[in-house]
Amino acid sequence: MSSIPDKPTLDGLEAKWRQIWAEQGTYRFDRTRTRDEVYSIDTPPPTVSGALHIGHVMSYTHTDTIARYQRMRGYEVFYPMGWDDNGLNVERRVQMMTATLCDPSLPYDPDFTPPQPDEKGKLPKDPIRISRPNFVELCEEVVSELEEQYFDLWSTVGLSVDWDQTYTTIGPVASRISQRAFLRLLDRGVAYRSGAPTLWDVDMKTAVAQAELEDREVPGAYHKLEFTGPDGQAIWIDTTRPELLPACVALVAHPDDERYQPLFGQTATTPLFGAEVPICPHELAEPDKGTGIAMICTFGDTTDVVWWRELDLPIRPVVRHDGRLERDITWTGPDDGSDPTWCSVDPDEANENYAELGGKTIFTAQKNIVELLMAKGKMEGEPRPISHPVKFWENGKKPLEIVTSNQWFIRYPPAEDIIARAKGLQFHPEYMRVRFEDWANGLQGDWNITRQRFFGVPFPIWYPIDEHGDADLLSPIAATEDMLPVDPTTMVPPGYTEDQRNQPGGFAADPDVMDTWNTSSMSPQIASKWEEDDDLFERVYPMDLRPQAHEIIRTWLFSTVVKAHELFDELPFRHAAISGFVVDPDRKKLSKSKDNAKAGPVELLEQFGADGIRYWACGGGPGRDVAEDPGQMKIGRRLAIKLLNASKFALGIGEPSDPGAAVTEPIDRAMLLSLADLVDECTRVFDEYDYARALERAETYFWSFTDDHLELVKGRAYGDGSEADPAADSAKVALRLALETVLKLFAPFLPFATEEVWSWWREGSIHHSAWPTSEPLRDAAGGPDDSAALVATVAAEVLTLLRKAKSDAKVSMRTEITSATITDTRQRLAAFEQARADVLDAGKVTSVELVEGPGLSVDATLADT
RNA sequence: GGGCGCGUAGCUCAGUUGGCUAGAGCGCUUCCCUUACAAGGAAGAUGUCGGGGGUUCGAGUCCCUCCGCGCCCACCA
Repeated sequence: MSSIPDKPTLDGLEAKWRQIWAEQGTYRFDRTRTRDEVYSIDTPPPTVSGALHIGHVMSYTHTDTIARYQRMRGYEVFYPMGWDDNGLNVERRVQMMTATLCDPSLPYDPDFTPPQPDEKGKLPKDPIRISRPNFVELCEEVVSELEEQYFDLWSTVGLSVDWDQTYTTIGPVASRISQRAFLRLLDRGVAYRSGAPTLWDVDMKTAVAQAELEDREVPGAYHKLEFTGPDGQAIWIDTTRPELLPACVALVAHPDDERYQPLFGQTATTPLFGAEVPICPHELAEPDKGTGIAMICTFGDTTDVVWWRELDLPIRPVVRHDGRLERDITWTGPDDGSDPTWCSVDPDEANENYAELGGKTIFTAQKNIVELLMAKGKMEGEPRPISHPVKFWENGKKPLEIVTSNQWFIRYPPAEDIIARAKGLQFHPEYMRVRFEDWANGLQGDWNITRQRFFGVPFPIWYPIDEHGDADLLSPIAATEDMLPVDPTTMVPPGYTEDQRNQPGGFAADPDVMDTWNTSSMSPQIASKWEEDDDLFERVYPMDLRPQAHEIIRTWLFSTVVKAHELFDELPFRHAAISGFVVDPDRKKLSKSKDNAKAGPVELLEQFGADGIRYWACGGGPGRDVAEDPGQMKIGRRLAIKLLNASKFALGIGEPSDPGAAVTEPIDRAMLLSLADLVDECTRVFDEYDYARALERAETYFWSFTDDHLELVKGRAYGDGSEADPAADSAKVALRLALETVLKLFAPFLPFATEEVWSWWREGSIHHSAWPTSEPLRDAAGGPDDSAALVATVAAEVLTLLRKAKSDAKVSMRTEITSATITDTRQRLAAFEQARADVLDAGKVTSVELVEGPGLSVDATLADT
């Protein structure tokens, strides 16, 4: 307990209290507590690949208010932090920062040091190729530096995280848990390996999952190609992907389309390549699109995949994993029968044409094939430019291609099962549930969890190599659980020795790593240390709260629910609190690429203080977008300062002469009674995760508390100098009780200012004090009393009019009012009588006359100044 | 194409099951250095509650419809 400062200030409070909280372990999780006494939070592990932005600060603050509220409600809060240092974003950052490139074929170099910047601070232009273990070492270095920065920012913001519980998504614990889950699912056939059409980013050369797709509107062009029908007639096909013509395996039109009905069951011949392809009916073909008949290629888009599967078509793969067209394709005549895949009615012409395409990029191939088509008169007119949506990997630069590839998948349960499971999950706000259900209902195929990358959790898998030296990808050798965590590139499968690696009759490591979401979907289990620390797990799992952004409902939330559904047959948490985005004043989402984030969080925290920023952040209720608004931050800062000053004043008046004095004055009682109502409402809305409303209500109360109540009672509270002064004691007792209550209501939002004030007159941390209840307030006020409320209302209204008289006369508020005539109804005048002394004192009124009338009016005579 | 959310003062937003003359803060205007606070205080002005219908004694609130913005989902040759 310290004394009340003369000049309270917010400056330095963050540094002061974060240090004291750390020293005293204020937010340390007490693991002697049992599950029913614990409130556990599945914190989103931020990706450690750049800088935190103000959007992070906003959403993590929301969670922190919930954590602080639950802590004050008496729960032991399990609030860990995780770092998502796993995955592509980190790889990219490391490539950029160190000018290196991972080449898994290289051996580990123990003496490797990364390239250093020259005098101008520039790194070499051409990246240095390094081994996977070297690359992973670099990743770990970069990541730990960033984690330090993140920790610093979160501490300044005042997150009440227990930093002893911090985890990472690539550390040994997370790797073990992720691999253990994978092995269990593999054992049950839920995880499986399969060759299938795969969404593929040709830049990063990795598979991506459906959840990571996004549409982008890009320019394209329709090309009208001439196919030859069964009777030699022309069939015109509109396509935006003419370069995929060699991969054409069929034509398709709508079954009801009379123009093409006669052709169904017959074949057409492709231009340039002379491949005979069937003409098929399918409902997905749209008669009014293009010419109404489309070519199916393996694979131009996801519709092609559906057609290919449902029409049971052959596959002609032409796009390689590097985004170039396959080089080694030889078309053969119909009679040699050597390879029915590349069968042409005119193999010589087909091969001659294909020579212009093989090995070329998609872009060049398209240019070349258009030239060929035009030269042969197989294209009508020029390409017609259009703008159309194309699927991209959300982090990618080039459109996705679909290639066939062997990948690990997790079999999704039926959508209705997932949706039924999620019925037990409470969404805040509830309308966010629809995004979850839309996604479940729109799933196509299973979850591809394989990424052809380096910095991630590896698959604990090897493949046997036969006597010819070929790996058998469909007979994986799984690690046993006691071996975990496993890196198959350095560890040896059971029953083999290291010298059999990559040898005929030996084994080969699975070269890939798991999708980031496959590991972060285990975050509740990682944070609670599933089968790593059974004692902890029992105390915190399943969790109470999953806070997260709405943009990752389809990835993180969905995959976490699916994993827990499969592995534990239950929900991993009970509540999902969904936060919105920070948007700039034009309502555009803040993003690094657009560079519309005005100032970084560090600058804003410096300028407005953590409490100011937190106030702004909590203005946005669950799910709502919030505009980056320095004005609101400034208001938050003022509120925090006001709290310090009002507290200083209320406490500075001193303690009641009789500590057991009763609250007797109607104004004091009314103040406590309305505060009791406020407490009930704040508690109710907080229980519904509506922190924003709790703050808004508390703030509204606080303004009238300082503007009216404090002004009205301060004269009386100072006392008349006599030793026993029940009227002064009434004010003091009520003020102290109200102050304690208001501080607690603000504590989740303004942890620094409230803790500071608390330290002036109370022991311990306010953040471990009990959340207020309304009964003690009502008891202190002597029970409910509507007439007291009227006294307070009339007093405030009269005071406002007295002030107005001075304001209109443009004189100081200190100016004396020599006489005032107050007109009002009989009932309200009676109420006024009970606050008469307070009002006259606050308004500096010497004499007053009361006149009965229809409504309130005040006529004041001012002293000469 | 389907769905969700939003639209209230110049700005950011409250407005709970329909109920007095629609609120707060910022900004603005006028004033006040007052012994909690000038990083402050007092008072004031500012609204066809997106448009149009309807239900009702009564609609910002409920229903229909239209407009605008944002987002999610969708098999987008």
